[in-house]
Amino acid sequence: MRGAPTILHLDMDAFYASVEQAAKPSLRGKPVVVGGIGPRGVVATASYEARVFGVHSAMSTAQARRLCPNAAYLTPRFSLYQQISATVMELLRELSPLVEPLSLDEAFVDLEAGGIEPTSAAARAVGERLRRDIRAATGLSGSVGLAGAKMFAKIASEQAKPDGLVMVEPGTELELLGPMPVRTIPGVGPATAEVLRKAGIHTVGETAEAGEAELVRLLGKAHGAGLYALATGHDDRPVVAERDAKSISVEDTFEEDLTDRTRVQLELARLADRCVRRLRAAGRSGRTVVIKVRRYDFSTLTRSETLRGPTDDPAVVREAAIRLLDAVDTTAGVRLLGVGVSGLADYTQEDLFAQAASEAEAAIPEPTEPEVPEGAAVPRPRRWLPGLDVRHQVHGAGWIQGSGVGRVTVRFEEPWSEPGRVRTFAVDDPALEPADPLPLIRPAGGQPAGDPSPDGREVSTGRSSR
DNA sequence: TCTGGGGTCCTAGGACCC
DNA sequence: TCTGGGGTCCTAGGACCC
Repeated sequence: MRGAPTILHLDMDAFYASVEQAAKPSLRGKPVVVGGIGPRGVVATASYEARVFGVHSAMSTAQARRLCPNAAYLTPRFSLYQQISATVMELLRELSPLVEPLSLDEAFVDLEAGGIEPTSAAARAVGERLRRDIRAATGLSGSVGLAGAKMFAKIASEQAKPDGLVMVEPGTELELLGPMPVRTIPGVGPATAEVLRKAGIHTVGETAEAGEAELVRLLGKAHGAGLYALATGHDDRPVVAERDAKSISVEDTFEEDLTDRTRVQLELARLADRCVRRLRAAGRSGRTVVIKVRRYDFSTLTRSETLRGPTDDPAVVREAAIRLLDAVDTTAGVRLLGVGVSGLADYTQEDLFAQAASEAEAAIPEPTEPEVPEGAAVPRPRRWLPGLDVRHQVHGAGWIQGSGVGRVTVRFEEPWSEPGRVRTFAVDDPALEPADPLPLIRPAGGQPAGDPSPDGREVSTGRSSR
């Protein structure tokens, strides 16, 4: 615990939903829900206007629609969120070399390591300036917590929401923490809270009073001792920058359960390839292949196999995955499949034969799996997912508001325009095409909007002011 | 029309080795 | 020849976080 509040925690407010409101003027001040759109989708982020109706993260989208039918339901645009996150993280790195991102919208910063004077006044000034800089660079608001330890900085930013700054003065931590519910402490989820509740423990203060021995008895060694330390205000965890990933995985939930064994194998092979593409993009290889199967009844199992050495060979991962699937009964229906690789190394170090084979493979051909037998003849219809960017030859930049029965509805507006109007087209209208996201802040002086897209698609230029 | 996707860390049992 | 004890690796599952 530090004597000055020099650990900063930044948490962007309703991040995905706020990005969408910044990008889509017609949605500002309105309920917005970002998440899975399909029948099995869940809410990733709800705007504050939607939260009023009881909509929150991790809720099924179907339930959200019941609670708040008039919200805009949008599919996430992760590449845009990543871009904006990178801008924000860059601002944090200007404060200190010690920045620990926790997700796209959240990070710890060690201000002391950045040479900022270790006083409450200096820390507060840095936090307020950061919030202004974030708003100027992105148009978005973030909340800041400042304290002498990570846990209190995080609790403070939570209290600061939305669009605020809260500082916990060193020495006042326990009086703040004592009356709070146990769930306030990071690491205490539903299961732990239930164990504690049965033992008559509801608040952080009661947790501390229970004593370390009792908590270890209830929760096990690591969890019990860790919880006791946090509940009594002991948190010396350092801010750690640059943590290497320990595993890489991909998974898909299917709109309808898969029962056909061949289809299950095909999907698993696709997932293995996707996983390896990400592995290679990260310049890593891995030694343990894991598959995950969630069945019709939501029961979930994993099977894993450790190879003799690390690999980034798609054929090796695919074959291991299929082999692991052999031991799993899927006849009653599969809801989700996943493939992961752990035991990551920085390079491939296989036996010479496998290494040669993997080099021969060089780049993975995009679709390594055989063509889908049936349905392959029919070209897949373009999916106009709500929220995604489009461009129309006549009407310019817009986004999908909805689609169905052969029609697609587009709202034509840009982040810096007035709310725009809606037009409807046939889904196969040749004048309408997918587009890359526009930046939230209008680029200065006739710069082309947005970066060149990674897939090499032409970036929309020549956009004139309106 | 219940329950995503990407991670981390911990526990516990068995194999295996010394 | 009636049963050790510690350490490490592997596998499976579960809690938790955003």
